[in-house]
Amino acid sequence: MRRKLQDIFRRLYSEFGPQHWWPAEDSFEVIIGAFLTQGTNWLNVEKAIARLKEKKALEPGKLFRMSSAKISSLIKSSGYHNIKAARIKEFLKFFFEIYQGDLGKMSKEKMRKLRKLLLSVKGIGPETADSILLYALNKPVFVVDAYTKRVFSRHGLINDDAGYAHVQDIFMRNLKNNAKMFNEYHALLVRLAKDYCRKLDPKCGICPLHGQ
DNA sequence: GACCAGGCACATC
DNA sequence: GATGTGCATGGT
Repeated sequence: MRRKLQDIFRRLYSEFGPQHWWPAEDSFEVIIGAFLTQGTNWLNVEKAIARLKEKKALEPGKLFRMSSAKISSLIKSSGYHNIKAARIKEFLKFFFEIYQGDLGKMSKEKMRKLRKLLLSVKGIGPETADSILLYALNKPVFVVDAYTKRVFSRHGLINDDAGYAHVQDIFMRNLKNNAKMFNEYHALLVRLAKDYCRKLDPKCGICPLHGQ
């Protein structure tokens, strides 16, 4: 499995090159994006992010003081906006209570402990927690999402009903414990899924992983 | 107009 | 512990 994972990475990297993830201007934008993208097309998330920026609301203190109803109206385009506004508020409450709204402070927390704390916040599940850890705070943890599972199950590397922790283990046991690597690998899988695996059979011969 | 998209919590069996 | 359901908008 180790060789296979390394080979897949090499193929994807030579096909697509570096992906420069997460697509955001700063860490706080990554965190908000991680909530907004739950069960939602990224295009709709971008609109919501743009709206927040337009209102200069994409800043911890500003959002913390804003009502859920107001946040909800600004992020409407991302879908599930009422629930997402509540989730963002839950996170901000936690963020200000424990770390005074300071990303530097939160980042100093041990990864294992921070992951547990994040998962205890209502609205943060494994993918959102890991996206925050890896893409906002540069912690070495592998993010598993629908794209990751789709690519790997279609290429016969996991069962399509494999759980989050199991898939994450496959990556984390077999790759160097390196945030940059986890970042690039996951981003490349998303790129592949968006370009090929959504509509094409992996055995078509066009997909760069053909033969895996 | 149907179907889908980078989850999560909660109810029910 | 597995399975089902609500949450909702905008693109294809």
